[in-house]
Amino acid sequence: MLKKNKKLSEIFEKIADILEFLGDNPYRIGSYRRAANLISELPEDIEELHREGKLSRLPGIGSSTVLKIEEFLNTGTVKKYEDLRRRVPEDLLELMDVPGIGPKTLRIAYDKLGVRTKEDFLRVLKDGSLAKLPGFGPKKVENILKGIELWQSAQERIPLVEAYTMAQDVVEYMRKEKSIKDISIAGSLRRMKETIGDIDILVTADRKDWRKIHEHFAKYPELNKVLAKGETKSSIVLKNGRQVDLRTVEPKSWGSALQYFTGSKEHNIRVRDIAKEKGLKVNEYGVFRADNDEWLGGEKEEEVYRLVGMQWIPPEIRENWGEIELALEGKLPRLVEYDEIKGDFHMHTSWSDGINPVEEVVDTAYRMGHEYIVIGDHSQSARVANGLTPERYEKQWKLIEKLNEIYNPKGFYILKGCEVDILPDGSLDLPDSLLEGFDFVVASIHSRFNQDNTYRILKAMENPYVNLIGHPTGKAYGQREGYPLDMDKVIELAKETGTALEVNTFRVDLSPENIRRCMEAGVTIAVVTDAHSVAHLPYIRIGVGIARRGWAVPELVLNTRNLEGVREFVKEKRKKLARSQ
DNA sequence: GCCGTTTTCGGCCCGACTGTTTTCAGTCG
Repeated sequence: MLKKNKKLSEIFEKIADILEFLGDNPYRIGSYRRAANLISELPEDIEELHREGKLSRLPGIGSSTVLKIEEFLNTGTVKKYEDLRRRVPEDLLELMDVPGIGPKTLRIAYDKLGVRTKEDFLRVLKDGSLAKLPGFGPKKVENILKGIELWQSAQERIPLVEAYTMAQDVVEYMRKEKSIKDISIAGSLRRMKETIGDIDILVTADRKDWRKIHEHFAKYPELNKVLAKGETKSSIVLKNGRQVDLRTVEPKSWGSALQYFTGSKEHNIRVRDIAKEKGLKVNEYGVFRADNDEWLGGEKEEEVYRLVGMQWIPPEIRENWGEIELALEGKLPRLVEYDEIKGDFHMHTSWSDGINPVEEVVDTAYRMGHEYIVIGDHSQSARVANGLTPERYEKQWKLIEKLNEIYNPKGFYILKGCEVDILPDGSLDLPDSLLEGFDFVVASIHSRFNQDNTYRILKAMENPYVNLIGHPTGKAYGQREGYPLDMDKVIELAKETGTALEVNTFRVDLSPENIRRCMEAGVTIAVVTDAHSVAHLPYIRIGVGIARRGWAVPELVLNTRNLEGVREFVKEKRKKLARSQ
């Protein structure tokens, strides 16, 4: 999927690295990096965009970059990159990703000490020769060594769910310091990006308390080491190797700081650009008049956006991917809200591979305030997951009916559901006669992850009883890439048949890019936890964040419907497909 | 390299921390 985008993005990134090493114009370097970033985040195939002649319309892509993209599509590489890489030690340049090592450091080691490889560099670090150079010293060398250690341990980014949990623990700990007036998660975690580099926490307090707050932060129980500790900024590394940054600002700057530290970088650059055009200056302390530095506001995030002349933009879509233009016109779509979610459509119990009995799952979901849930245990062919036979499902139905007698009077409904396997030929693991008896059916692929599975999903969607396709692309973070899939066809048929596509919280599948395509096509999505433990149920919130990142609007999120609305969704498909058969 | 209801040339977001400095360069976000 989108392999060419990835390859091309890497080439541009490497060109930027090499130019930086060579000391080229920093703005040209920035252009390459922006192009690389943009291309890697594109939801469409770069080749497709080229065919449609839409390349030059992308922000930051000019004529020179278009030529290089064309060259790449024709020849598989870019001559400028091939020429450049011959002039530099590419292996060594990989070290630019290490915190504390930049292009200048590598260049000095290259020029003065003849360093050509990573091993060379490690050697001059350890034998003291780097420390002897002007501008260097023992501390710097020590920091770089620490950076290398960190780089190696945290090569992988943190999955969203994990980062969210870690951040909440830190926030909870920080709240014990009573001088803190307000605290918030910022950075890519607040934007609900699928993976997080490090965790950013922002607090506000009176200036006199700042030192105390940073002292408190540096004593976090899970701490491994303190990287930096100041009055406004501190960084620590946790025992699990993850970095947490803390920033303090004064209450009057809370909004502008939150805006600033939430990013994304591209979004902020654009906002500042627009501010500048209007004679304003935006930084983390507030919005100012550019000519005389008069402070105009910044206590609330909304105020920052208003002063720059736009609607407040939800953090999840701050990527400079069209949101700013819409906000300037006041035409941002209303995204689904976290508290609009009325239920969860996919979870497992101890009847298959979940760890909690139905009763506990039901009770937890009820106490969370859901209006309904779908119990969706695996079907028989999922043998390792203790999948249910038709007979066992019918037994489970009886239990669910009993539980409904208890919970319905309290306004809570348990729907009989299943996660039925889509078999290799695209047929389902359970007969239609049984499927008809479920309130809600999730169908998923659990086998043959290497082949193109488009036909299997299409065939499953044509079944009138299938309401939701589980983890549609088969992606599982850190475990599997996902099978080849023709997403256009899937989206088209989902729309036609009235089948929803799943946004799976833990797998981040669908991705925000694909969610956005669903929204454009008018396809309904359903946010689910796919919980295998009651502890997973509250993470529905993360799933909503992922949906918001995909610009999901409430009308196309099944979870915003009440029970009647969900039943209507099921009924409509059954009626529609019965008619067309 | 990109971009333009001031500009096709001359700008390009901006501040904090660290270490090695005695006024600043490098790195980061």
